Amino acid sequence: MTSWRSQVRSLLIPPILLFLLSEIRGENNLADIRVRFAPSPTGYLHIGGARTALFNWLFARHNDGRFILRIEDTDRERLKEDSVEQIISSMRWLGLDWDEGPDVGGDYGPYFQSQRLGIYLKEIRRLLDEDKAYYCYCTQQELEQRRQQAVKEGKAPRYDGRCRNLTVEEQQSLREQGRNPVVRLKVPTKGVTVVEDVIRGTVTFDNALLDDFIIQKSDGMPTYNFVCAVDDHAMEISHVIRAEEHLSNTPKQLLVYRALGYNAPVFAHVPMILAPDRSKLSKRHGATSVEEFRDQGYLPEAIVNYLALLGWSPEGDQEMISMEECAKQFDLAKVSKNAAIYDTKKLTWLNGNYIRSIDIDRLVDLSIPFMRQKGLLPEQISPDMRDYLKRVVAAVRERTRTLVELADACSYFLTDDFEFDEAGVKKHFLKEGVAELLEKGRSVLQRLDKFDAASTEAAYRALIDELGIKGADIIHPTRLAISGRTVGPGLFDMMELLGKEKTLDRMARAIEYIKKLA
RNA sequence: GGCCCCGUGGUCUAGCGGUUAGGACACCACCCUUUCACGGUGGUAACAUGGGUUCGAGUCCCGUCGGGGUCACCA
Repeated sequence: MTSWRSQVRSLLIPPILLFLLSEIRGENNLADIRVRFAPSPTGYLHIGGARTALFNWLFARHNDGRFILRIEDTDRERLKEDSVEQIISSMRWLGLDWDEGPDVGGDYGPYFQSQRLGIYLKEIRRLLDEDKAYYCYCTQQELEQRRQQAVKEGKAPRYDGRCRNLTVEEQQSLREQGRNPVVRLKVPTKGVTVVEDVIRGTVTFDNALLDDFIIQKSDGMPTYNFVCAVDDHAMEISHVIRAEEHLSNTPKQLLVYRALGYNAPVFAHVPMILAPDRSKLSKRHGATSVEEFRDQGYLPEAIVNYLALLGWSPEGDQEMISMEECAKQFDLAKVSKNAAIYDTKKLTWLNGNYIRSIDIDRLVDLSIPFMRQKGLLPEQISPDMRDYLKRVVAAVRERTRTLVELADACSYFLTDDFEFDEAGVKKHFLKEGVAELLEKGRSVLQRLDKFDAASTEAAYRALIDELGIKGADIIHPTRLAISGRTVGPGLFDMMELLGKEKTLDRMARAIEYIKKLA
């Protein structure tokens, strides 16, 4: 929109009026909060990116602003197939919806940088014409050589600016050698560039340490630090909220802003998320992508909750907090400065809390794919089956922390095909007289008409009294007999869920098994 | 290596000159209990370090050390 707006302006409005107009409007009207998440499609959305996206989202929602998704795909070499789709689906899954972006559109599009080339080229042309940028004919090999030389001499590997003042003739002859030039920005050699960062405060960079960096590659593609500034301006981004690794890029972008005559947005560099070994997140650290966490049975609300707590904290001692509540409370100034190491343990704890507290029907829906994966479910789920699943899930949710664990905890309710837990066999089946005990238990159960938890428990308690044994003496072996496990829901709840027939069958089977053990 | 950022228990954090340094995860113990969880109670455990400033410093300043980031025709 800025592009057409400025085009229209420059066509129709005399310069003096234009000046007044921009004064009145203010390029940086803070009343219009616009933030963006700008991933490059080189892979999955990892939790660091997700957290950056989340903070942008929270800030936008808190301020009733707009959240924009922009795809930074100017490097076609590193572009990965399906990556955009992956990122989009991960964000949607987490509930991070955007107001403008690919697939939803918006007034400031296109939202793929690869489709915005015209805008960049125009601005590069302008800088060239205004003598704020110049062509550089040095080849990559030459630059690499000089860089290595500098490093060897212990000097900073900076571009020496040798092409800054080439004459037309010199340029002509270099072109005739078949050299494709890059475009470099003329960076002031003196003074400082100051970044005002909401999170970090005032950060000062010495211009002398910067070099004339490349804004357009020899293949004609503009570079990141350039397009980023151009787009943030063109899309009227008010606040740039991104990871701290970009802090040292910021002076470069500020220089682009200055050269182009733009007003700068407000910057906020959020701390990085580090792997448990304190290094930058990568695949070798195991699950780091949102998709992997999803596949491990984590709920989106747990991940969002966890990520929000990493580097930010709500009022009071609240740990469980919804996205909406986060948005209500979110404040950039309260974002921590130090990098955080992510710890799956707390995520898992949160996830367990959510598994226990979300709506049961939703929990069933969420766990069905995980049960399917274990081959526990038929193609079609009948209403009766669904009802049964609901009761099973309700019984086991208390003691599971991920959907994978949940599906596992459901398994013996859905299949007769299970082994007896090895340690459990040693502990409960090898005891003297267990088979007989189970026989007795089985026969009192067999006489029951009603087979709900209360009835089976009453029957068992009567037997326990009669035999003068401890409840645990028969309860543990029975549990192992009907579930194959030593842990799980209350025994009588299990019986009720399984029903009389299965309970008795499994007990009979266990009795046979025990007899063979002897 | 230069530049930049950061430094409260193992981990995430609260703290914004005067606190017995609070909470959460994890860990340990006990209680509840048919198991496992949940829940409850209690516990172990931190201001990196050395100088300043101040009546008084986790909080402010400087040095040191440690960690991270960045120095590309990647983003």
